[in-house]
Amino acid sequence: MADINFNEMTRPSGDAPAESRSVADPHPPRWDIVELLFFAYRDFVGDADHVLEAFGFGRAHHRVVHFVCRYPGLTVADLLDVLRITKQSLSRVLKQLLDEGYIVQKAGDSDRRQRLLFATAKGEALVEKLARLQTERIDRALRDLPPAGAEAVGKFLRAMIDRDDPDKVLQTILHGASAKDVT
Amino acid sequence: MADINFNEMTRPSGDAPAESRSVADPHPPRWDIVELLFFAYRDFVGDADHVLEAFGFGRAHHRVVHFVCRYPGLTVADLLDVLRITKQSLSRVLKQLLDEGYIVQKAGDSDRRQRLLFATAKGEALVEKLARLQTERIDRALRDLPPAGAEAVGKFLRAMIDRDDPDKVLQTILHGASAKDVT
DNA sequence: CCTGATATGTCAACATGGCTGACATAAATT
DNA sequence: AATTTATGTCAGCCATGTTGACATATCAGG
Repeated sequence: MADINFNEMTRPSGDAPAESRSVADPHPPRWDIVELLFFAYRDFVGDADHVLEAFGFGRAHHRVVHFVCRYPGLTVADLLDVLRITKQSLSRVLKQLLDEGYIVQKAGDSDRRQRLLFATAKGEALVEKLARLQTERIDRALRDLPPAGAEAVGKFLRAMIDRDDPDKVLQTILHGASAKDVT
Repeated sequence: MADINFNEMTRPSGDAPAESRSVADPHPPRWDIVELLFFAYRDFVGDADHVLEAFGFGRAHHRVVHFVCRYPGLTVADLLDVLRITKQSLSRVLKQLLDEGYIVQKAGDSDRRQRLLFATAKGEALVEKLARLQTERIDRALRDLPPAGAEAVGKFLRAMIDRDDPDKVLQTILHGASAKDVT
């Protein structure tokens, strides 16, 4: 098992899978980064998955309770913008989180149609537990980088994100805008 | 719409969601990186999703044809290691890719039970098209970084990946081992 | 005050892509 | 010859995404 037979498994870094190689490709595929992103994200979310299983939750629940915990008072509409899913999909997991006491709702004071969402202590504990796991991995990865390297990672990730039509949460993250700025 | 009311949406960078704050937390949650990874990956895979839709494919198909294209001669077992899914799940999408001529099989020469997988020209074209899209985003994100910054990003991503029990593909990526090394 | 737009909830149906369990076949290994 | 291995396949379940339709409460404007 795991018996190796790397038949024709070749192809080092920068060669396209056979074809157009004319003058000067302005964007030769970054195969390395593309694949590293796949593996890194796979293992990154994998950390949380195991814990979530014990709670009978999935990734969808994690995302919801995470953002509610981090941005208290988020409305349902806000959450839909952030997660980019439909209200029906959200409703399923949100209902469970409400029923099991990880999140509570409160009517908005200026607009009482809105349901402002807040994580309970129970919800915050779960979120922190998961964030702690993921943070360990991040710290491990940043440990061997100089301060400038860690800074570059942050800049890179920020620059990977779509800028057009940023939702409230994304604006906060990208511009570090304190809540008040947009009120 | 997108009407702003940032009610109690506060919480700048480094404060835990209320609780244990005693002496010196060795791993204060890296909320920023955790969330940046979520958004960055969301938009990163989003690029490919639109194109795939036009082909009647999903992300699952992309992953399969991508790795087959990049590592020709991959066996089914290899692919299962890389993707970490079951053979039944793989079989569904792989069959479609075979039927529609994006991938071909060939019996292994040393072990004729194995089905070595290869992307056809059609498959390679699709993979390259998608990689090109993703590369544009990556290039855009790396553009504003100094060379040392780009290097740091690569190191970071590599360090984010689980090292225990790396599959064949991962070994190639991590150690840049040419195929022969493990044959 | 009525009316229309908005924020949310809900029902029903469907698609994708994971999963398990059971079983079949061919080829390698012992 | 018997067993193990690599792969395929059938059947069904689950999580999580989708669309469409419709109900309710509340806000906002004429």
